[in-house]
Amino acid sequence: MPPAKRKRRTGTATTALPSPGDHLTMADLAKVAGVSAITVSRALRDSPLVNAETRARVREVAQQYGYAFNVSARNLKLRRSMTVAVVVEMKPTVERQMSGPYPLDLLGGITQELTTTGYSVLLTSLQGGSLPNVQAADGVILLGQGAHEDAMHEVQRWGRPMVVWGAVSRHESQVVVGSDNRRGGALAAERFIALGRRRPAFLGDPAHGEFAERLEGFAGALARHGITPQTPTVASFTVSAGAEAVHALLEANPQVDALFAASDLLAIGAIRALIERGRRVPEDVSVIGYDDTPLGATYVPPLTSVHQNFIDAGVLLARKVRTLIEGEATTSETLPTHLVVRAT
Amino acid sequence: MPPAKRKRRTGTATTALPSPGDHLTMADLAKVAGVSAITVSRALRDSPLVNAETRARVREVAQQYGYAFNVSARNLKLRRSMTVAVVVEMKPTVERQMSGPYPLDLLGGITQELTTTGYSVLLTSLQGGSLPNVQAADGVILLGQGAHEDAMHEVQRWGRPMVVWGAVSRHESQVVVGSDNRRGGALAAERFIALGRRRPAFLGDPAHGEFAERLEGFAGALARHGITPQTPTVASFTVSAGAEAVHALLEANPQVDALFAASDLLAIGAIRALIERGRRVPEDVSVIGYDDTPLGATYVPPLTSVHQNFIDAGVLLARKVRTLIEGEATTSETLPTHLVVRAT
DNA sequence: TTGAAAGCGCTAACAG
DNA sequence: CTGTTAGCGCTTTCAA
Repeated sequence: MPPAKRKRRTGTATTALPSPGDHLTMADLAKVAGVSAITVSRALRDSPLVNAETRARVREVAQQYGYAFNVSARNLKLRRSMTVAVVVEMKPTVERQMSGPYPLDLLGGITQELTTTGYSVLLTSLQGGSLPNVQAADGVILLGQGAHEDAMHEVQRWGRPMVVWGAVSRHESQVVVGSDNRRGGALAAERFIALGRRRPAFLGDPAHGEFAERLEGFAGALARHGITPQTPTVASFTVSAGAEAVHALLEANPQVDALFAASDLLAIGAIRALIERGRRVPEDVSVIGYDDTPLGATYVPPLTSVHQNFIDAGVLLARKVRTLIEGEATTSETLPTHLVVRAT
Repeated sequence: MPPAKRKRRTGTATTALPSPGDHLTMADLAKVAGVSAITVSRALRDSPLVNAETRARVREVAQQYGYAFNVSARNLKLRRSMTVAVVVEMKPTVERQMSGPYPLDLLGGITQELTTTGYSVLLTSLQGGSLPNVQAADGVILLGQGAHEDAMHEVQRWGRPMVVWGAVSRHESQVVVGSDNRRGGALAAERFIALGRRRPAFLGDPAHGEFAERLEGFAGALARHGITPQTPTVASFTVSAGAEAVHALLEANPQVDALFAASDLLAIGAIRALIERGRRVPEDVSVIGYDDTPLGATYVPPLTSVHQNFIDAGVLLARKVRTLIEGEATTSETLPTHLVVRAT
């Protein structure tokens, strides 16, 4: 068979120049621009190897003909996908919901950093069927409230560069980015001390790594003043879980005068329970939340909360996978945290 | 040169079988399983063309050797990427924020539906640099508060199947999925009427298509009772914009007795302003929000709001791009909406 | 500064 | 039911 290249889906003669609207390849552009395919390739990548004039002409032609670069072909050749998979736990149920700015700002930061450096962001929940696509990724970012041990090991098994968002102290062998949960806890403790509170409680399930760190920081700072916080059992992450926990707590410990909740949701539930039991906030009980969500900020009363910058966190996560993908080493990192004092 | 295939990065002889941990291709698996590459290909796709026994053996070998399917190669061959780009407006700033469940639940629904049907979800904000990746997608879903005219036309120019989330009535020529904003507005109006309110106002910038639809439904239902709502100017989407608008409104129209806000954020700002001016909610002024966010639901007082199911919406968006990608036709669709009555 | 040749890993189209 | 052949569109040598 002759090696002649036939044009696809046009009725024009074999040797005709391609016309705009065709499905074009670099070879087609090359023909139009009077150069070779490889020169087109180089020109389109702004390679210094190609004459500035030629480069301009090639780009011009590409533009004019509406050329669309074929990512798959490049990926196949280069043996990399220029893609980072972001694994999020997106339970469709309201239980254990991840609403609020948490994942969205994180995603925003990740996307911003990755897309401006040539990578694609592949969103997945690692449920059925997504495996081949995720496996194709050059790197993986794991989001989600920590309980992702299984996913983590799964990803690790096929040896992809991986970065995790979560509790830094809980995963020695991973590269993890997280907010400075211990410091966040300590900030809450210090504020309670400054306010003269002596009977504080912590709200949150320490089985969750980040919450455990918050409790450590909280209890540690308190210990320096000879105080040990109450730690009632909290079933989940929801507003109602917070309310229930506080009802139970007040039953057993009516004299509690400060509540540090591991999330704003929990804090809001706590305030509701407090008010239902006739406690005033903040006169009788001080409350501090975590995450500094809009929900907390616009609540009545506006919630005092520990702030973390999720967008920066996303950017950092993205940078770290990139570093890993490029074969260099990185380490875990902890992001600064500060207390936003509002009315509670 | 002999056509012999040499093994990559192993020191073993050319003819040796591949060992686990190698970078494997279907040809390698084929050698191990004693079949041809195409049979491996078929077996891995569960093709009925291949003997069940052979299929099982091939899958077994693939599993055992940790074979990773090369998506790029398939995509190149098949001339499709099995990828859908989701274009979100993710401004890193707090202005015009899209927090709340809005985009996340939508993304959740989309991801769920798409990944379980073999597609990947490419997340992008259509800022600099992301174009080649988005162009490679087989289809596009456009999210974001409607103002996306430019992005829409951009996408349309390169002729990709596209589905938009937004105001159905505003884009005749597009396939758009949106909640039934008119009905939502009407529901609010009907409740105000039932409560005996006669001097309602609408809060929201009608330049935003979805808001305009909500106003249409609201004003239409009101008109049947001979009532015309106030429509004060509302600068943006934020809590403080809502508060400012209401302050100005009360200045000019102290006798307002009902407020329908185009979003929960706006509604919360409105309530704040109302209280600052000594109005009681809901005794003096009824307030209804839109979106039924957790923020509104847990607010004090808990906000009455028009609910829309974003997860379902995401699933529907995903189904529609798939339909389009597969060459069939679809139409725009409107999702049901209902009023969640709470305290306001 | 430009080009020719070769091949990345997969699958559709034909045989057998 | 299984295999052979060819080529998707790109880029990395190597040569001019």
